[in-house]
Amino acid sequence: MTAVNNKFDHGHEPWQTRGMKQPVQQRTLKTRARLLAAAEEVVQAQGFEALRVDQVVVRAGVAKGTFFAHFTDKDALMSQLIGARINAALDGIEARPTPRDVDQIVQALLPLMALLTRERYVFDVFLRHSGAALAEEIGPIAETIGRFQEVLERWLDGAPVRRDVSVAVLAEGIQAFLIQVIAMHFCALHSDIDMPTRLDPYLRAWLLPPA
Amino acid sequence: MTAVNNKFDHGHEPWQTRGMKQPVQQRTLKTRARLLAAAEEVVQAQGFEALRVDQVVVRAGVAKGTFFAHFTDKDALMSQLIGARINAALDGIEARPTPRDVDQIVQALLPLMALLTRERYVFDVFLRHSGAALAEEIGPIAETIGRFQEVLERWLDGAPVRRDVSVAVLAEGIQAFLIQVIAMHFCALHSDIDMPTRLDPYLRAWLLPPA
DNA sequence: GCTCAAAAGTGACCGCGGTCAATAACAAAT
DNA sequence: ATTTGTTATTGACCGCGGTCACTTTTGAGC
Repeated sequence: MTAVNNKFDHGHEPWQTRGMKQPVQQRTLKTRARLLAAAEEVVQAQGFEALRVDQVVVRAGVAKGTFFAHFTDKDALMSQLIGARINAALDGIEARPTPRDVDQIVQALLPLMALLTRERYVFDVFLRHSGAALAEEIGPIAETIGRFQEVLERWLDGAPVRRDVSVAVLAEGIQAFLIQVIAMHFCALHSDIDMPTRLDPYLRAWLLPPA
Repeated sequence: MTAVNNKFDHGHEPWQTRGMKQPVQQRTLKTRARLLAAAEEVVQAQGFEALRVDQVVVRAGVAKGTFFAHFTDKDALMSQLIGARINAALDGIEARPTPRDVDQIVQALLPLMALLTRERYVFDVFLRHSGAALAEEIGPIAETIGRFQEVLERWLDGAPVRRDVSVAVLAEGIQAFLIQVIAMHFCALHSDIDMPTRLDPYLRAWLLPPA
């Protein structure tokens, strides 16, 4: 289980490099699939925070050590699961018409906010992995952030926003405000206002030139 | 150790409420001081990330249970220690002349950035507590954020920045960008550029009206 | 089929954060 | 000095993430 180390496996390599050494055994794929399915079941039943590796392992019918042969640590599993959900959310977002103004942008971001707001733990994992954890490896969550950036840039390209700043910077700013607003949502003092309402003025001030 | 539960003790109550029930014993203060001193020593020697509760406890000469009678969990201790450092940094920042433009603001923020950049772990703890952890209790770190907000607002009041947005929102935006930039610093892909250089364009775009 | 080296899987074990029933230290009242 | 109710301290214990020396399985070459 070194050739398939998840450090470089983000979940969809056909792995046709059978020339070198030994190929991947089907067993491996099965086991990993079982682990992921088991994890998904647990999350479905009890949420992300309550997930225990032991539980996943027993549901998958493997030993504990096997788990850590497939995922460097529990966070790597979480990154997979949460990354998948973020990707699903982005799919949904991209399937809808391109937002054309600030209001529509805020509306379009709702699914993402809902996802990251559901559990504090999810948001924590997201933050921890948003900066690509440690050098070299880019995890699933970090990938979704790259994708998110691209989506935002595409939106901004065809939207009536300020042009004195590059689209890339504008998009990064949106991400910064999004995170800020979500963090505030978890703050005891500010959890009364709903997030879209809070996000709106930031994006308006950030994207639109002052009158 | 319920009346002095750290949930409500941020480190500097004289606790003159001796009328109700039982007063605080001097023993308590001594023990807490010893724990904090021991923790500080450990951090000094090995950094925040490497700190182990057992080590702190043995250095302080108390039992493990005592630690958790004084701090709800390890993070609470961290919040104290890191909060103290942030406050020290803010003291230094406030002691210097008020920055008058974006460049000076970025410069003034350097100590804070240095603090939060030194250890990834510190930044993680900061993020975790910046939203006041859980309802009701406001921890030391959350307090420093409030203070930081005030400092920023004071700066912006007398600075040549856009006025179409409230000073409060502008200040919160600065915080959002600061966090964004620090997060990027820990990202494998973007760690080559230094932070002031990166922060500058954001703040410029955020604070100054487009030409 | 048989061989054999590499890959996959196992589970006892460890480190560390956190708990709690029991105990000791304290201070006020008698 | 003794009792009494409260507060502070203790340390054995637990849960859970993670490790690793060892066993089992696999499949390419014979």
